[in-house]
Amino acid sequence: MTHYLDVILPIPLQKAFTYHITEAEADFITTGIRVAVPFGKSKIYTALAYKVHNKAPTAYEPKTIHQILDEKPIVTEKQLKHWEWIAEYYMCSLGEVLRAAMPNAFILESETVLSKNEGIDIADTSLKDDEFLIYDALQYQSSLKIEDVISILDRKRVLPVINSLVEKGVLQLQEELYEKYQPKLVRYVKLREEYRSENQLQELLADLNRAPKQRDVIMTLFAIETALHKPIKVSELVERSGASTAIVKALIDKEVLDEYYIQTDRTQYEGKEALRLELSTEQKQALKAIEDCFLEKSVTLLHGVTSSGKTEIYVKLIEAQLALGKQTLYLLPEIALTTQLVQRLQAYFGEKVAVFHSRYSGNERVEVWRNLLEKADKAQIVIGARSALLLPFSNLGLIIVDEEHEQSYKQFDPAPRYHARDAAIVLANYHKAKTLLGSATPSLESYFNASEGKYGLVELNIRYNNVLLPDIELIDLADKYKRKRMKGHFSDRLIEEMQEALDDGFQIILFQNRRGFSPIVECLTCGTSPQCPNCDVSLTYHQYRDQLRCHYCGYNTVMIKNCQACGNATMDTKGFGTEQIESEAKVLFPDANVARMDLDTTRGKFGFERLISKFEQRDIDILVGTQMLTKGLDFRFVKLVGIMNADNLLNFPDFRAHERSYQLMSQVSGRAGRTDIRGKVLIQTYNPHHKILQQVSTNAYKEMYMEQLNERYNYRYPPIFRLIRITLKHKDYNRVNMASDWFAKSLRQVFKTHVLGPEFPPVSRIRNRFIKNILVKIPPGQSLGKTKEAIAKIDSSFNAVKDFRAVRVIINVDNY
DNA sequence: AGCACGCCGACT
DNA sequence: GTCGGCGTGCTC
Repeated sequence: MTHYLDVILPIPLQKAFTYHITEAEADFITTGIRVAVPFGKSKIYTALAYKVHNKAPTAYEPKTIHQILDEKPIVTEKQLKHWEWIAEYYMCSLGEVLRAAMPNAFILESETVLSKNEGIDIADTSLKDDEFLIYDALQYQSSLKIEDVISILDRKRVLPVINSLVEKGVLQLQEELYEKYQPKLVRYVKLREEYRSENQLQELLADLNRAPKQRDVIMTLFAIETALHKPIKVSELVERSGASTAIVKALIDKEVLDEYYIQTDRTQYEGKEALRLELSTEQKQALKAIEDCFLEKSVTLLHGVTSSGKTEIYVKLIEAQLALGKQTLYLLPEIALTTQLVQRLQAYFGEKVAVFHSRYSGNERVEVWRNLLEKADKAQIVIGARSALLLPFSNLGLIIVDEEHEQSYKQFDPAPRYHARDAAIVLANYHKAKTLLGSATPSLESYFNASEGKYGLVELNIRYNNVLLPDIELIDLADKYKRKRMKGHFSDRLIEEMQEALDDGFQIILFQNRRGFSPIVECLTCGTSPQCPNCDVSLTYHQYRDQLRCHYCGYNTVMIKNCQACGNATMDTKGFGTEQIESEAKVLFPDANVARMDLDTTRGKFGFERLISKFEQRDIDILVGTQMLTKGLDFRFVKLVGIMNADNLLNFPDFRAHERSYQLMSQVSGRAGRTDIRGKVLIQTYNPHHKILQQVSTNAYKEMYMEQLNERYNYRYPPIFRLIRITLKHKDYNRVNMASDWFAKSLRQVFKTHVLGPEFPPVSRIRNRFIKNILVKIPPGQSLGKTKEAIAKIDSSFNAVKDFRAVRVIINVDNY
């Protein structure tokens, strides 16, 4: 019988690819094993074995696989099932999910390598100059990569030359596979066998009398060995004996010591003793309520005000899972921003906690993956950002989605455009596990599901230790400006409160929801503001480098002095951002340490951590920042929070602007007063009577919820209606228009009035490509599956039109 | 997504 | 004339 293998390739193609395999391979290969397969003209790709079968493809002759890469599956059945769900629900290919899920280091790539054909006498053949250069290079190097050839010849088009050389028989091509995962090896040493007995050791020590440092090293080694009975790292030996590595090396060279290597994990936790914790009465009640909810519902929403001690409840729930021998996945919106929480969990659970996030290197991710696969003790608790959802869990008992309202749970740019909270619930169901959603300001969808009885709901309204919620005061900017009570962007009230907080030795957080010094630069003479040449946006002024930058494509130039339209030197900076607040604060409070936290100052792997620890250690008195400040940071000495301008949040053109504003402001406010002193929050606004601001100041979540839900109902938005957004991109303006009109028209034939657009988004051109959006609204009761089927059908007829094919179509399910 | 192939402007 | 630009089509 002939055997075939369907594989998943990490590419955005819907099709399955089938290869021919031998009987023996068919016996060996199971779903979830990696195989290397030839793909396209010459490349070798890493694919995942999907299905072994006997159905011969009809339209083509399948190729044979190149190599089997694993002994056992590296992807579990449930994991794959979950990936399939994601691909189907979010309308992308399984290959795209695979690519998002797999650590890069798992995906081997082939590289073309050229080597010399032995026994060829080039006297027979006539080589051109270029050809000779390569031939000559191969006299010194046994092999060359394409990249090397490019640099030898100093041009890009090298294939014709190489092909000609192959034809002439001078060289041959091979595809080489590279394993990208590099295990981390730690160097150990041990005493050679022959010095192991007492006598020989004495003799050795006597010999080394004239080399006292080497003698010390041996003595130390001996001491560690007898005391600890464990392998001895070179680094440890060096440290304990006070010798240098050179001395250890000398002993190895003398063949007194043997060196050897042991593979270790990069992510090691140097354990402290596990902490115990006591829950408050309220926390105990909440915990009990959650457990009760889980008896009948698989999802529970924990709505607990900021600082109510949700983390301790999570810890108790995780403990219970550990006792059952089950795994827990703890999802966070942005893991890199929450080192504090990771540390706390590690303090409770030691090395049972594995961390997984996008700032990890490929190697580190492979290690977490492998630990999970081997069901290692280390990986009982995984704490990670959304991509941790795609890991090979085998025995999940609980998924915690912390700060479930955070929009960063939704992936936007490359497919799969999945929402981690929603995908988590599905994953939990596959494992018959429970999902706990936690937030101080739940998303409307989740609260809606809880109110409808789909989820359990547990409320925790009291802060831990009965700390009072902060006192929130609204400041009318219009009035303050009119009465000249403003200094720059600071009202007199804000300055007073800041002074008081500083005098009492407390810290202050100032929130400004905009990056850069001032978003817009405008000419006072003609009103023109410099635009990005690639995108439909004004450039933003950044003071620290005196630059104009585009936030969409990264374009930047030096700040221009003269207007490009009228030539006058009357360029003025308008609006304000974190940089300007920072510099104004420095002027107002010259004795205070002012720092700024935004994308610019937290760049680099540890930029964020550095700033946080400086703030924790109270080296910073006033911290000015953007959204980042809201991410669950627990600063104990913050008494005052100032929201510089609430209006640019409220006026954001999005159906969730109000919900988001409420969440953001409540979260920022929650940073104030986490110990026994009551915190203070000042919100500066031109609309102090705005409902959302009133609700924020009175902590009226439910009122906000009811009101917003009503609006969603009236305007047909989620959670009542569902949304699918279709985005079309192309660099030709007219073509996007035609294509999107066609698409929308086709959609309207099926969905009638539930199609909005096509419309240009606020930023209608990014990286030189025009963008148009179409929105499909799905009323309650309409089948989501059928809707997607119809959209997919329209998409495929769209791609059949020659003129439209070049237009990129992006389908985003639940684009919120 | 890559990556080849194929057809047009800017230089050795 | 060639080199490299990018538009188009295919990958088992």
